[in-house]
Amino acid sequence: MGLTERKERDKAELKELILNAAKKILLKHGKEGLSIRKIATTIEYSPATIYLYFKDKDEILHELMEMGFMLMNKYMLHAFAETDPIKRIHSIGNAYVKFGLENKDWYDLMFNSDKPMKHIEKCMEDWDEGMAMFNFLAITCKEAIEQLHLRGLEERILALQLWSCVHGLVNLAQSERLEIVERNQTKELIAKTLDSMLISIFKR
Amino acid sequence: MGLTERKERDKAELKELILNAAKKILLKHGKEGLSIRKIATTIEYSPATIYLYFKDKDEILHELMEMGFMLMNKYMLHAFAETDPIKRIHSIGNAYVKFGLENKDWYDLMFNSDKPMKHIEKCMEDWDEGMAMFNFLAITCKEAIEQLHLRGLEERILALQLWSCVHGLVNLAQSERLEIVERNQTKELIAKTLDSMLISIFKR
DNA sequence: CAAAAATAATAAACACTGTTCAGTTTATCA
DNA sequence: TGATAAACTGAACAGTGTTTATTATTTTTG
Repeated sequence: MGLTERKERDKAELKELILNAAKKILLKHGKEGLSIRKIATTIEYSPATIYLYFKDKDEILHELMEMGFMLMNKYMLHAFAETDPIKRIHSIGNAYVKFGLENKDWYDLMFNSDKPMKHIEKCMEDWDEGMAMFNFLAITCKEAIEQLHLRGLEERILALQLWSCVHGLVNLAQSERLEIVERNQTKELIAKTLDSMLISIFKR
Repeated sequence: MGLTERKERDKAELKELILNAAKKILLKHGKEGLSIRKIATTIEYSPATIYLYFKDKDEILHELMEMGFMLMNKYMLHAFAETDPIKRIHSIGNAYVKFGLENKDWYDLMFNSDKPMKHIEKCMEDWDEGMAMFNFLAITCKEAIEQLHLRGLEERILALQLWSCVHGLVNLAQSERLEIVERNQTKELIAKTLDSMLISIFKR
């Protein structure tokens, strides 16, 4: 019987509707401005209905996070195609920062809130897209270490080092701390700093 | 007449009372758990009273932020005393990370919320303690560049690079992202990464 | 000292938030 | 058609920051 199927499709449709509304509100009003009630009024349902499709707000945020990683992946496509490990690391770094600067709300959700992590106990499974990206970076680091004969450098440490650098830079930029360093031209400042980071690690 | 003086002292006392209560709640329940109403019940006043002493919640958060910087300064004392610029940078880095890890709530308030920045339009004056610390780092960087004859390195770029590194590392640690890299022994991981960062910039 | 003016404090309300649950409406099936 | 199941919601609960009209207290003045 195709009835139950259609039922499930309907259910999936409303779920999609909720998520699309949530996405729209996120991009318009930011993480703080995203509320269950705003979603409800947007899709013209009662707030209680949303709880029939999602356990709680965190579950919605988590699904949004996954959408964010899909977007981030698009920024990484160029890096994925690069064969030379050092060039690939440069490419990843640039893509990461570009994504962060151009998608503040997504980045905020994906990297700046602990809620999605705590939702399910084992964040390993919960944050698998994030982990996949880190592993890709780590593999690239391993290749780079081998190519440059950098002995005494653990790839996971190097990967974490790189991640911290770009994450910190994006973070400082987003919370407007960079305007302390340089009032205007923050974009140039970011580019320069990112360059300096990569150069100091791989010395050109 | 000493009466107005006493009045002002009384006023200052209640202000102090409010801030102490706020601090206590911050340390017990974190940034999210800190509310005007909780402060009010703690000091046994009505919530409205608090608005006679502070413009809004942000003003309280901002004053707490300043308290946080005073605490951070204590962590930096050792670094302030160091004369060798490279050693001083190491010392600053270690102190920064130590402070961040041992004082999550303070750090969160000082470096992870944009609210205190937006409170007054010119964040330069608003965040003067933060700026002072950055300038101290930048001066140290200048000395280090001169000592190591690292031409082509701008001190403010280098300072920002260092700041991004430690800030990113502390941030990832606090939001429990490091457990992706290494389930246990995150402390060792942080120490190793910090070392690697400093070595890669100054090559031992 | 009493009346007036200034100060201090608050209760109550407003507009929000996430979440739950007892009901009501709607659709399905025998 | 009547019973059952699924979908949906109104209203409430316990919070949040903030404002305003009102009351209580203190100080100043005539």
